[in-house]
Amino acid sequence: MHENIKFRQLVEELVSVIPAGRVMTYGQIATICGKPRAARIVGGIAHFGNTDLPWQRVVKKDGSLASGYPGGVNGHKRVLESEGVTFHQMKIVNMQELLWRPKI
DNA sequence: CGAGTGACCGCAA
DNA sequence: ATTGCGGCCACTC
Repeated sequence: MHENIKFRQLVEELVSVIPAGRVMTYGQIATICGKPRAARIVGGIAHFGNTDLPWQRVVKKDGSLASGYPGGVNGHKRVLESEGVTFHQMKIVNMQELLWRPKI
């Protein structure tokens, strides 16, 4: 059977289960949802999709933040810090530890 | 329906 | 370490 589920829905479901204080990358999400090269699309969904989801927990692969989050990178950074995420300059410290790996 | 777009990513200097 | 550029492809209108 082929996946009739839309990429967008998979992405949104995945984002919804990221625990507070943990993060996932756009590319990681795209890969898990079956489209390894659709990282930019995940960003597009972040912009146009369900705003009730914890999009603040989705970051770039290098641990920096994308521009586009309401409030800009500074607002984005503050929200993550309120969840316990620490930064060094504009990048997340301990990306490896904070990276959330969902069971597939 | 088709073209334009972008909350990315990898790689070269 | 930072900057720039090209490719990627589902989404919007």
